[in-house]
Amino acid sequence: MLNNKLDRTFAALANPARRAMVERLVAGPATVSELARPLPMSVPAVMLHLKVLEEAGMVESEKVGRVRTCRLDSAMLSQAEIWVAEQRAMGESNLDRLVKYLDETDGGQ
Amino acid sequence: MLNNKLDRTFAALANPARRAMVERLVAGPATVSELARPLPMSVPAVMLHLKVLEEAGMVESEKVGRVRTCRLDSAMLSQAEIWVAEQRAMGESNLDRLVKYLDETDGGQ
DNA sequence: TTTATTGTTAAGCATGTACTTAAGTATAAA
DNA sequence: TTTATACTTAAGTACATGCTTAACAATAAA
Repeated sequence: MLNNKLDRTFAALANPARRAMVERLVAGPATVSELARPLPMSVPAVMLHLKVLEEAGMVESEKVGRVRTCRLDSAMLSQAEIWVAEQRAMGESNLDRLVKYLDETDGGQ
Repeated sequence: MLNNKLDRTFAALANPARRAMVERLVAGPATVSELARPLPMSVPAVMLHLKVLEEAGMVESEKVGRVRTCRLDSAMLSQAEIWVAEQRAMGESNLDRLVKYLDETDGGQ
């Protein structure tokens, strides 16, 4: 499982701790401890979440001295957004056509 | 885990079989066998994926006779789209500000 | 009324996820 | 040079996910 890039991206977003980390990182880079501080879990647990985000290509990090600084890469976020937007748009336009058809043919009355 | 609605939505989308089912359903309703036919797995496995999509509120289904017909509900897809779009937009505007700042201050040169 | 179709349930198995605590390493501050 | 900080690794636990096959139920077609 999780071969596909979209698999990894959506799986990464399917967790509230990881979404919180993304929500923090959209405001700018942060260290591991800054990411961990608001989260109700240990630092090693945050490291695992960070690894998931990095493997999904959504976050990059670099260690300088003893501090690892993480920053968002929004490219995969864009890919996910495009996929969802396309499906939603097609689903809704299909529904619109159905509603219009029912209106025109007095369907269901 | 998976308390949050977004958790379930993103988790549902994190699987290629389930995304394929959604991609089929945006074109209109389909039966369980129609959803299963193109997928490289057994019908019981497809039923499990269908259950995940239903529990995420993305698909509704109704059984008439021996046939269960499934249709997409795009509301949760919209919720997911909004979250992703917001984060991506904020991430990019933040990056834009950084680039602009570096340009103006001759940063990094 | 036999038979085929459509779906459902149950049991089992392998792997992945989401943490924990404990014990390290490397760096920087006192 | 001792000590605190920031992260990392390892080991272990509990539960969830993604399938499988086999057996079954309900309905429709022959």
